Amino acid sequence: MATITKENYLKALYFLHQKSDAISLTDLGKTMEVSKPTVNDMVKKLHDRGWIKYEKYKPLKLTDKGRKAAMQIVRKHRLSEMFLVQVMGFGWEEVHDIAEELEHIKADKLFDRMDELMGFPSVDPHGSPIPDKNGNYNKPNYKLLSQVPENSKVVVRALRDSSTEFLLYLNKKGLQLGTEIVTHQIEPFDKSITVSYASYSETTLSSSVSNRLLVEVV
Amino acid sequence: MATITKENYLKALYFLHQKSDAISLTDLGKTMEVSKPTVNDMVKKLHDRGWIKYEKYKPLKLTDKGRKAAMQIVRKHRLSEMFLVQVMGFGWEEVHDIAEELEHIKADKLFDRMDELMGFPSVDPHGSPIPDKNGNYNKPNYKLLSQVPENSKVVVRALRDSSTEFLLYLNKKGLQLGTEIVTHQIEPFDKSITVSYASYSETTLSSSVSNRLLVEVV
DNA sequence: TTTATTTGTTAGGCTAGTCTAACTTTTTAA
DNA sequence: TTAAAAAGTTAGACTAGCCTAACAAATAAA
Repeated sequence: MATITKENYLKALYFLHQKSDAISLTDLGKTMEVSKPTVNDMVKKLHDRGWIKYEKYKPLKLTDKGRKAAMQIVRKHRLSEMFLVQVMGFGWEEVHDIAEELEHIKADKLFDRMDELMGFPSVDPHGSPIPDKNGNYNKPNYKLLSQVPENSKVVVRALRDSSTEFLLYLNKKGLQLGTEIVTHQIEPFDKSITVSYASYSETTLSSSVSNRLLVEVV
Repeated sequence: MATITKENYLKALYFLHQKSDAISLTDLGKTMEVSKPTVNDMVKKLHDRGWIKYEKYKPLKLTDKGRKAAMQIVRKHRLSEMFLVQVMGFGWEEVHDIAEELEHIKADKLFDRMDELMGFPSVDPHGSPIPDKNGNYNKPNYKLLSQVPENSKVVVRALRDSSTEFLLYLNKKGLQLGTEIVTHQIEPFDKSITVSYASYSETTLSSSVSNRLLVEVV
């Protein structure tokens, strides 16, 4: 398999692919925080190994092989996060950095065991799907809370942002996966939304928050 | 801290120190499976960082700082092994290679949590002591089974060899940590020993086995 | 005590992953 | 439609970790 560095490039490529079909060297360089010559060099190596399609001056694409390799890393990352939360008792805001290290462990047994021990979970602690060993997962069709009409009843299912800062904000507001929310008014001026959930009635969430919450309408 | 490679050199130096006070470049090279120029180069770097004492043509010694750094890696390794066995249900013969990867994870939280979750164990699954966060551990004074007189009663406390092959042999013979053994005759010719334990009465262990079992006389 | 063997060192080279400086190609916008 | 900006490339250099070939120092053995 790949070195840790190459695994990180593959992962970055996978996430960039979710936004656009064709990836620029510059974008990859920014995500990886390396210079353009560095990314240029690396891209040639990834191409040589069949993980990406690359031609001079053309945008990049992950090959099928590359996508599969990337999914294995995402799988290891998300299984690790779930294990850290469910089995080891970490908070959902603590696990990203640890999983960032665990995802590069080669011993597949470790992850298969985590998976088994947790009963083959389908999502990580932030609601992101955990790919199976073939890199497949079902992509649920959630809406952003900001897209839901007034007076709807929804359940929080996933987060579009899993940064520590956002997670700590959600902790403070008592919001977690599974929380049932009723939407009231949307303020036209700043698109903030008044909602009720759990012990919070008539509390206001900014659009920056409602844009980061993925919900299922019930 | 150190790179994974440097951590592995430190660990090797720590184990070599248990055999002799002064380590030769050649020995370190053999353990690390690298050429003499490679180890020579590396030794200069480890010296520059204050982990070892090194002078041209003189044998190597770990400094106090180096020993402490090495102990942290040993700690991570042994905590990992214990966690894999006790929490994740792996067999004691499966955990070495996984722990070999886990020991390089920087996130100290992970190991502190393992430690806490297991109730601060003092030994790993093979009976080797787990150092605390300062690198201290108590070195129990066990005997080799081969050194115990005939007709003694002993308990298996640790292994001097934790290779998969030896562990699989012990599995097959129903021997584990805590097994109470009564010694009968020692055969003068090949130093093999007849013993009884659990459901095995009058079974013979070769000297190569009795030389690998650390026991406490009761 | 001198020779042979082992141990350690130097010199020079390779890959992976990174950089800066300078240049070329492509895209965008005036 | 051409000039400015952005994107991509090349050349050359650096560190970490490894190598082989050749040589020097220390140790062991005759």
